[in-house]
Amino acid sequence: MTATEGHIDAVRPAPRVGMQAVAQKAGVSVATVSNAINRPELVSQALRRRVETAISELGYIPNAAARSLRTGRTESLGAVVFDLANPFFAVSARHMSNVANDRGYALTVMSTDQVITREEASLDFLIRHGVRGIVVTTALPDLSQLVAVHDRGVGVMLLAQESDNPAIGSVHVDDFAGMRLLVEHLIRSGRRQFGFVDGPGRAHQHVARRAALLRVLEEAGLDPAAHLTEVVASAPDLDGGRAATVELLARRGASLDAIVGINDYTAIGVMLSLQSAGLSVPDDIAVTGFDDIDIAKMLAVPLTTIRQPMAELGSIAVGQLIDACESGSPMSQRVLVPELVIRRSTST
Amino acid sequence: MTATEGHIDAVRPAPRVGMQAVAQKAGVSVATVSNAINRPELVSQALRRRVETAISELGYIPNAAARSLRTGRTESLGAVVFDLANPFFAVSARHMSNVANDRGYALTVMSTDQVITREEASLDFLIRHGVRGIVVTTALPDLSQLVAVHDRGVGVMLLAQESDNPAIGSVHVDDFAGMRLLVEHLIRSGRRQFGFVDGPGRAHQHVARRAALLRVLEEAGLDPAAHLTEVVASAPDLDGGRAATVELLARRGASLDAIVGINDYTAIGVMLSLQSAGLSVPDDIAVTGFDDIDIAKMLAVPLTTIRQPMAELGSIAVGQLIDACESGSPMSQRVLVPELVIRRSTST
DNA sequence: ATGAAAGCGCTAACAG
DNA sequence: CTGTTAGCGCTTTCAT
Repeated sequence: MTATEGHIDAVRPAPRVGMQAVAQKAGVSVATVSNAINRPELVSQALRRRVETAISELGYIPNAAARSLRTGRTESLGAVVFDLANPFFAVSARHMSNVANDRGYALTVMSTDQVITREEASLDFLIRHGVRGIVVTTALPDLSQLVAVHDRGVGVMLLAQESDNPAIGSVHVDDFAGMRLLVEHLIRSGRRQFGFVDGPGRAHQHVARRAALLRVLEEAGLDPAAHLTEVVASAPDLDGGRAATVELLARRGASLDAIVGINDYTAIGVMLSLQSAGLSVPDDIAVTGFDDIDIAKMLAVPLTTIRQPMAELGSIAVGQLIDACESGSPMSQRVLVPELVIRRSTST
Repeated sequence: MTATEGHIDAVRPAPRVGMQAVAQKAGVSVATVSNAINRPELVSQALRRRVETAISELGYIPNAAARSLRTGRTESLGAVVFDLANPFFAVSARHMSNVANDRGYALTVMSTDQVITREEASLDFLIRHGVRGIVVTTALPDLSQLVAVHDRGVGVMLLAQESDNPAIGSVHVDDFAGMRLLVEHLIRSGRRQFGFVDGPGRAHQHVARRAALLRVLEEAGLDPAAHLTEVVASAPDLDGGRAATVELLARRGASLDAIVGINDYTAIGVMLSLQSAGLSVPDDIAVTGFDDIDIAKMLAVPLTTIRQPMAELGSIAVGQLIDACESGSPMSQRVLVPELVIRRSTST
């Protein structure tokens, strides 16, 4: 073994087979190989076969970087979400990547935990990597930075959030309407003292849900000042919900008869905390979530929530993004109708 | 508006700011700009500042494709897993992407549902996209195809599976030992009639878990022919577990006193199915899972399982992969010790 | 310490 | 139909 060989097991650049090699082997020019691959209709049957044979014999795989450099486009997309570990995003991402891959695109998913600087860094990272478009659930207060991304020629599609800018596409369920259904249901069930566990930051869907909560309380003649206690979770997840509930109980104790979670994941944390505190759901306190993640129905106390079609949201987001990028047409805005799912966590 | 303008909202290639433009603005050559970015120590303080200023004023973002083409390397990785919607993989992926991104790499995650052809297509796709390395949980019967990937100069690291080939790295929990803990616990609790919901295919971790189950039964003098009923789930997830349980009950009815799920996700499906059938867990039937996904502890009946440190597995996998790819050293094999987590689903 | 210049592998005119 | 050729934007010797 010579000094330059190293371990056979090590990862070492392999002798690359380029288009040149294929051309040589097939006895044609590189241009013909390129055409055979990308515009087969321009190449005669015979040569096309020769080229295909050479390609498979050599195990040739085109170099995406070279192609991108030349064409100025890539076949890759990015997704920037709050937290891939949250089932809502996990399921969405699962479908986003399926659609992307089916259409020949790679998808890079990044989690921000709603930290603005991380979101900015993620967008930057993706642009640097040359993505054609990005699906994002943003924590940014407004869309100006995303518009700037769009202006760089990178498509932007909001996931689970509304867009107020025609340059930015979106697909989401009507959060306001969804929360309205939830709160009306609670009030109808006789609940009067509300706790609300909000998500951190100013994420659009969180803002919309909170607004709906306030609105419905007012419409019902329940002054928020007297009937609503709000807490902001450190993160819209299990631990965030758990900690927020501790605070809620410390502030209002058993006077609460309903806790509205910003989403299911958080609401599950709320229920765990309630359970630890010896409170019963729904007898002492009703709990609601938002999303209808698959475990919502399998909890000790199944959770009342608003269903969001995660698979569909993901598929539509990426589908629209690719369509718009490829056709050069504007992004579409798509609003889905929320569906109330009543389970035991709010029964009377 | 001229014909070529189109909608202002459409996604259209923007005028790219290249290194050329930066060089011009800073009054230096492109070589200096490149050096200022990649090898700042070679550039004088003064010029470096000028370049940095020009970069931020122009909003310059380097073109990764050009860099890759030139250097022959990319900063991207792939991950091929069974199902990103499964919390085990979702959490692992969350940490894989975090580590990858922190080190400057993009990570493309693909789900195969354990379908061999889709796994092959995924590997091919990733290689075509020029990934430097791939983290994979494979459904392939042996590692030969993965070794072929390694031989192309692409690093391969197994996630949650053992590698028997030095060219392929791995990080996983000892599945055999884990299942041994679980089954010994069940037997100790007095369970004698076992149902087993296996995953489809020949995934290494599934094979190892099943082998351990058989082994422990034999060691306990419980002939599998008489004490074990096996069913293969269509997929190792909720629905797979649910359907498999229906079959199990149809075959053995109430004679079973324990059902071993191939993983938590599947076991939760098992419990749902049992509940629908009016059977009580753990009174009538004990249920176990594998993974300790976060919801295992919050179920109506908390689930006894083996803890797999998903965050750690993901972080280690990508960390090792990048280390090996960058240093050219061989991949490492890392085995983690399983930990039994006893909860109510198996109490006596 | 800085710049000039040669490509990396591929695609897209264009010429034949 | 097929081949020749000119770069895409960047890194990296090699001179200066």
